[in-house]
Amino acid sequence: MHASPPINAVRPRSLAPRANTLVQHPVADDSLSQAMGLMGATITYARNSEIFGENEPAEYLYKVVSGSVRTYKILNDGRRQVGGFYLVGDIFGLEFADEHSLSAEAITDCKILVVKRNALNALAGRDASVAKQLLTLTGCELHRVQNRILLLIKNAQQRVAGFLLEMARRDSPGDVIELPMSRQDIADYLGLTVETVSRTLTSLECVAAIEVTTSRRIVLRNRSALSHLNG
Amino acid sequence: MHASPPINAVRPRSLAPRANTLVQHPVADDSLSQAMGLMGATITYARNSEIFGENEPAEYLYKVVSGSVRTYKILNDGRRQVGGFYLVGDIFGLEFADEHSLSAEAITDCKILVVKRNALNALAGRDASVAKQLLTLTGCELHRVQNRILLLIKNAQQRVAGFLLEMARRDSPGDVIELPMSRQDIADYLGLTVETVSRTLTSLECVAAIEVTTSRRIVLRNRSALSHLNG
DNA sequence: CGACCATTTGATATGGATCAAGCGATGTGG
DNA sequence: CCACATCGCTTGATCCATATCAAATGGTCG
Repeated sequence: MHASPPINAVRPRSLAPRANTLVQHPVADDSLSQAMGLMGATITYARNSEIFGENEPAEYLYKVVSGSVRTYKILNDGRRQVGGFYLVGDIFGLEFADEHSLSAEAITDCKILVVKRNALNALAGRDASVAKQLLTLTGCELHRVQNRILLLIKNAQQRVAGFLLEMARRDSPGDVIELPMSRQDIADYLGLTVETVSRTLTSLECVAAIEVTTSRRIVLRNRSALSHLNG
Repeated sequence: MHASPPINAVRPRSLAPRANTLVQHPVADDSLSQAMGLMGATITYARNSEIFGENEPAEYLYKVVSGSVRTYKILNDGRRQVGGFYLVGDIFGLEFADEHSLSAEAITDCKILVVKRNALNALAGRDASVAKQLLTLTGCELHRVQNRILLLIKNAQQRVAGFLLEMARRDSPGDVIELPMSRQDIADYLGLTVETVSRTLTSLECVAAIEVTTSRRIVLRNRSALSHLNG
């Protein structure tokens, strides 16, 4: 992965959203989410369709209602860096410049709640609790990114173990993880190659730390071993 | 760097700040900085002394008046990850949890403006422009961290080139960079070893991209070559 | 001047990338 | 409904960038 030649060809961009229907606001829990629900609209995106592109004006804030999303950036050498995965309930598209610094795509078919940033900022001006939540949200994002850095300086086993633990924490109450994303997505997220991710999973299975039921379903068999590997 | 055994011994912690004298506020330019200047006090830290430690309550926000600062985290395996370098004018110690997630140390003797977070938050509640600046600041920090991630997935030459360009941008008007930090600091920032950093600098010099006048002073001879290497 | 620490340089080892092939699942057209 | 094409995943063999180990050099401070 340290070499210059293009590795991951840019995938066939945006297969024209299958049916991006507009639907009216669902419900939410906290005041920010509530506000978003009231102010926004839900849009349906088909698998692999683009939600927004790098360098597009960042006019909206997004919340995953169903399905999952990846953000990414294509590097000069053609490689792709996945910025993050967003699952049900997660908010993405937070930007502080006027333009998006990453692109976002639907990993699976999904419904996304979309809110005008303007409207939200206006609300934040009036409602201190919303403003505070925005700041908190940003803080969380910062934390997430800082943790990514810690992941990226570890070895392959530690990265994969860390990834699995993170997904387990966010996604599933039990020990079964349903991965919406492909091995390539994971590889591009962790700064590894597909082959390495695959091999690492196999080796974790050999050590009885996990069980790869199907390629998209992984069962944690030994969290403490994983945590330990995670460093 | 992928191995488990401890590599960088934790350096002799906090040689008892030489003389942490308290002085009254210097001047600043924008409203946030002004506010900080009015509300805070300047503290002097000796080289290598600790400014705050991981897991300490994050009660203050800090601004570099003179000198330079590194934030870092010691990993379980004993390695050190440097989170960032802060030069004159930079603000650090932004946290969203109640505790610091990183430690901070003076790289050189330095003067730091210290402000109670409480006081600042209170002010932000009253003054919208201060609140906005705080959010902007956080946004910048987020950007910085995201760029770090992009750095970390590149090869050694690209990382070092990127680091030099960043330092040149932040630190110096011309092409001469005065590095306050050691090779070890740089290595721990870039996720490389000292040896690799040193070798890479030598190779950049061989290619006539830079000139290493003294170990702490580097002259950029060919920015475009560096930018190109940077990927 | 001498001790110590930072930096550089050299030799070797190794983890993950790369190249290549095989396998399993999924979907499509006949 | 099956044969085939395609795509995603796994496995194997080899290579290379960077880590690791070791030693020499240089710079700084008592």
